[in-house]
Amino acid sequence: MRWEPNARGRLERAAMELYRERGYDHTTVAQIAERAGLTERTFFRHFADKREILFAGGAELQRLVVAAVASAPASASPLGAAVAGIEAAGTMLEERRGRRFARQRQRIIAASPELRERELHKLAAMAAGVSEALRERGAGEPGASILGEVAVAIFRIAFERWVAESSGPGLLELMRESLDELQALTAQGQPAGVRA
Amino acid sequence: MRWEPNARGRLERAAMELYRERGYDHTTVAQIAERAGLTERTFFRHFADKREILFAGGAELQRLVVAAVASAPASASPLGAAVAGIEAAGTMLEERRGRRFARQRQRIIAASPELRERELHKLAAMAAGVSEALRERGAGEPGASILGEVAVAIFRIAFERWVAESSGPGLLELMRESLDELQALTAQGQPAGVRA
DNA sequence: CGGCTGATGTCAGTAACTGACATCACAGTA
DNA sequence: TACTGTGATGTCAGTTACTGACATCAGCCG
Repeated sequence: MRWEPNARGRLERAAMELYRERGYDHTTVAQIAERAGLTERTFFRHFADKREILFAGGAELQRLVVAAVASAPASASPLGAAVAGIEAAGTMLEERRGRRFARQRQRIIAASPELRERELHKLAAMAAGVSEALRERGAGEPGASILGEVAVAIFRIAFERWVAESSGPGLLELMRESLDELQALTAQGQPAGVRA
Repeated sequence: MRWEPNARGRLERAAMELYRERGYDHTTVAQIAERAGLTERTFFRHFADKREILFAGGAELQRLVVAAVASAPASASPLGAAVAGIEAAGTMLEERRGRRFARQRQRIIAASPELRERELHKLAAMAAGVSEALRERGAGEPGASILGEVAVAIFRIAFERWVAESSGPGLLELMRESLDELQALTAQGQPAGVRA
């Protein structure tokens, strides 16, 4: 199979299958490569490490989010622009591969600390991207950093609720719900004894 | 040195030294063990992996934060309780080891993707702890999850600014600043075209 | 003195990753 | 058609993080 096309895709597919069949840590890179009809060395030419193969689409998602933040209407507030970014991500996740795929993938990730760490890293990169895009829209510090983190936190929580069940409200809906909750909970005028 | 006391402490010290001298990835576990007068195997009895030795104090910090959230006055709002948690963490970091130590440590972590991932994992655990503590105070979902994430995001950003320079405003001050910024930026009544 | 316990050492093994170099399919190009 | 360069792949040897099984040693308790 050395010269069959789409080696990278074959590796991704083989990895997903094996991770589902025997779990991430009971799968070796050699096994993935073998199922894809390739060698271990070739695996590492396509993916930096054993984790990365599950996050291949991350860069594209990030570009999408950053582009959405950058192209939000000039009249939009910083929060509005940040939300536009994660809404773009949400839309893509719902349409491109669907909830079913997201669930399987998330089950694999949740089962392995290594993979959870890598996922956090990807989300942190996304937050940094949103923050940077906000800065280019003129937002100052620490506001831009905060909104990047907050937007991604909302995305993350909505996503977790979304994949937790196979039906129910859509990702976008859950994100709006979380956003409303955030605004309610951070509104000024808390009871006495809280702030200075 | 086999029976010298405080093997764990010696390992921690040796690791910090070596990571600073030659960098994290040019340091082997065998070298750390050797400098501490122990063997590689013993290293792994004290620390789960090569990264963990830099995060040994993490569990204690987390307990402190969770305890502070839980013991916030009953009159405090959820946001107030979450903030009390990270303020406790900030106070400890400022007093216990100081900004100097935090800077050195952060420089090491920033230089290695592996270590950054591990740090994100620790912060995520802290967020989960805050969220859980808020739930036990009666907060609902998704509010508790959101506030846990948001509080830790504020902590993180303030911490980054704090270690970025060797003098300037204190951690607590930076946290309050970030919190104010968050409240200003998420306040309702954005300009038209932002929310539905 | 002797046995128990916990911390450490020793050894062998697995698997992730890397660098150096060889090989093969294919595309141009003379 | 033969030649050549290029990019993807294979092969091989090596390093290092980590693990399991078993041996050893210091100190404590009876």
